[in-house]
Amino acid sequence: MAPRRARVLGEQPDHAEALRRHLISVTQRLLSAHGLSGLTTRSIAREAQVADGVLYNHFADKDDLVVSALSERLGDLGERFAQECPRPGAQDLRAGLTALVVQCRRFGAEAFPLVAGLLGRPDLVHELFARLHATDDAAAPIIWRDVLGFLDAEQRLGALSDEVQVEAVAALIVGATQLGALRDPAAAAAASSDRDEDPGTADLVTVLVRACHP
Amino acid sequence: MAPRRARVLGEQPDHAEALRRHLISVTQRLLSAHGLSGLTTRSIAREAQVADGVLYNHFADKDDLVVSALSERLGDLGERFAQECPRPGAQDLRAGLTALVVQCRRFGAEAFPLVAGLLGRPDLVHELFARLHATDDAAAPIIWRDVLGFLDAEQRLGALSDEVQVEAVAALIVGATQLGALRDPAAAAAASSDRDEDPGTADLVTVLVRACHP
Amino acid sequence: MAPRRARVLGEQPDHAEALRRHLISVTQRLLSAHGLSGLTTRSIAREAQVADGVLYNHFADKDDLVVSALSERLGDLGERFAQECPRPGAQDLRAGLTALVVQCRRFGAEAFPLVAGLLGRPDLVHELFARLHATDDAAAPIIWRDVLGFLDAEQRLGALSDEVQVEAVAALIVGATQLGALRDPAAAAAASSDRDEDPGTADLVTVLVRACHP
Amino acid sequence: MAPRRARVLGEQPDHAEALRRHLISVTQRLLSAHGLSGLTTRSIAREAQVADGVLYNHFADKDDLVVSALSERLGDLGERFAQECPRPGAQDLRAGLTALVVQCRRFGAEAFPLVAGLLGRPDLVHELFARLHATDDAAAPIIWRDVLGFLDAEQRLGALSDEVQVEAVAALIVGATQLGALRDPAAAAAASSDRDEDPGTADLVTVLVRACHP
DNA sequence: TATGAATGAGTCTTCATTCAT
DNA sequence: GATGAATGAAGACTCATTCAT
Repeated sequence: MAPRRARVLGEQPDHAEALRRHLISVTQRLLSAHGLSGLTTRSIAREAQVADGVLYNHFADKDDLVVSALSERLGDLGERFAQECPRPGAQDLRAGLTALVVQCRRFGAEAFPLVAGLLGRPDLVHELFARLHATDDAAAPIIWRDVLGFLDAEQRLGALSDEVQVEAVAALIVGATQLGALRDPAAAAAASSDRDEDPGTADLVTVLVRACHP
Repeated sequence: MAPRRARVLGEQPDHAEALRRHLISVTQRLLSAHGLSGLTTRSIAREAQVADGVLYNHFADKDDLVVSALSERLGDLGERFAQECPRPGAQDLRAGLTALVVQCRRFGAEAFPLVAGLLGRPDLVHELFARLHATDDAAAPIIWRDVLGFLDAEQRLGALSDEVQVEAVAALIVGATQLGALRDPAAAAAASSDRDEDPGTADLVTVLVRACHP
Repeated sequence: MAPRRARVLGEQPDHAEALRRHLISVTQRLLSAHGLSGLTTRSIAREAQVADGVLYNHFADKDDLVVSALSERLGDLGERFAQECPRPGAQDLRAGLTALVVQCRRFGAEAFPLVAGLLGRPDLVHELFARLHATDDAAAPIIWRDVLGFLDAEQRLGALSDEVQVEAVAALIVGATQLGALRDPAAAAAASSDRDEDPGTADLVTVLVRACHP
Repeated sequence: MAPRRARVLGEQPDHAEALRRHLISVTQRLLSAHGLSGLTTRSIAREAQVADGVLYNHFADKDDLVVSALSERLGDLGERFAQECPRPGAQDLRAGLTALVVQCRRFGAEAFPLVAGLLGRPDLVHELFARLHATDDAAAPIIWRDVLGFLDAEQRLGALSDEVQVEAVAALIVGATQLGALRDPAAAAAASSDRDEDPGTADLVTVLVRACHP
């Protein structure tokens, strides 16, 4: 006799994995919609059209599910960031930095709503970081690595002055864009989705170019 | 003739205000230690060595206490920031920016752990901002105003190039320092408390000077 | 495949409904025993030999449970009243009125202890009435409708003088019997349960007959 | 050194008794305005402009104050009822019964809001009755005695048929009027305050006259 | 005796987790 | 494995009562 299967997901191969993904996906949706404080196991189950208890067949507990959902989503966002990151040498410095800033803002706009609620739970933050680094063997967190990589390559190509530390430039770029997302997620989302350059981005890039130009 | 007094606080003038401060102080401590989610009215009462109900003799609500604690602390930190902010024209650009970055880091190191937990509660964030702006009539948030003021003055004095937007520079400075505090409060605290310039700060300033030099 | 079941109720079909009834029954008992003010969610749970939280699996609220308990019980009592009400024309006036008074007393003896405690909570009274009228489409409250109906029919049959307003007679009958229940539930219960006519009832009927005789 | 005196009441002889009366009066007001469930010791103290604790210098506890307030008020209402009760033989039967019904309605309109909330507290009801009967040595409750007295005298005067039991007539009058007050306090108040006879009262009296006429 | 803050048991309610079916 | 009702430990908050002043 085959094990029972959740009704929402029809018959499919690897039902267990499918249900796991389904729960994660629902959790991501609810998390970005109502935040961590509004997330209950019941709301997840109801939204997933699944019994209250299923969660515990696939995750150790609610925290495990939450961290799994976040780490997967952040992983995806990080991956997309890496892909859409400008290629070193493919454009002049201003164009490259502009693309970088736009991508950073986009990432922030999508990632911050998810993570915001977590900041009140130091234990979960810790666990989340551990997971992200476990999957990825790099010591540096998401994005950071790519930004550093880009800047470093540009410096080697001579587009960036040797007098600047790429870590410092990265800190400025990431800091300004992520904090912008925190302070006003809507504006960040708008700025990163528009094709047209928004003025804030342009001003930021102007300063950065001055700083980095050889 | 006078009402009873809480045992923790011995005899002192203005007992009521003293207890209010005591509760606020305890709340600040617990908040930065265990986050907002770990903060219960009972834990506050126990830590304050006071009965469960006292809280409601001095605050409308648990939320009211939390916001009061945060707004008071942030107000103090903001005030200190304003005082210790470098004076425009009193030193060369590098020294001024260095002092600015150091103070920003210090502020971040102390403020972020407190505020972090609030990000999951938009209503409290809103209330907190309202209170901060009620005391202070400026529209701009704490720090931001001072940083902008400093940069603007330096630009008028000719120490900053007219080609850069001070808002963009401010965004870079504040972003890098605050996000640094979020990511590694310990390092930020160390960097800002050490008399000796820490390397991270120096590198950051180097980049900023290049960007701003006329 | 099927969820757990409360221990108090053994195995039975439609466990959910059974537990709901169990809670309602316990609430009715406690309500008439100790009044509304003595009714706590804990006392209900303990008396029902059930966990504190179950209540909220079957009712929105404590108030919801209370109103459900009362409306169900009153509905039942009203139905029984309607059935045992004397039929117009089936007996002479004295016999009819006697039966009416006896039934009214019986109803009062059972209903008043339950409803009494609610009088301090106008909101619950309102909700209770709404529920009773939702089930029943009549605008008039329980009993009243049946008493009026009986008197009206008797008047049409000529057993009641055309000079009396049936509403006034109904007010006298219902008032005297219900207030009697309020003042002395035990006596009312005794009077209505005895087969033998009790003197109070007989005297009441004598007066009513004099008033109504054509 | 003279004992401390509450500020609200200036210096007056028998300060203690004055304060006691003040508290009772405030309690009566709040009770009829917001019911027993909305009555807290704090609200009484605030309304009385007196410290939270004074209550316990004059009453055993909150229940004692409530029962004292109610028993005094009911005593007053009963006294007024007795005074405004029609005098036997001073008018014809219809006029006398009309006056009686009007007064009963008035009493109900004023008394019921006060007592309503108490019905959920059997213990307080019991205590209240005990106090009313302690002051008054009659076994019969307020009003009842007067109604019975009036009817009995009228019967002796030959205005009431000897065939009716005055107790039964009293039960009908009191029942109909008090239950009316319970069901619709506003209407009862209106009916009793208007000089003009309201139709409900007239119909009621018509029936009663038919019943009692010799 | 008045004051009114302190007390803390008790209230309703939520919700992560378990477990019999 | 899926179900979803049962569980019960918290949680925030209220309020009658006490008591040092």
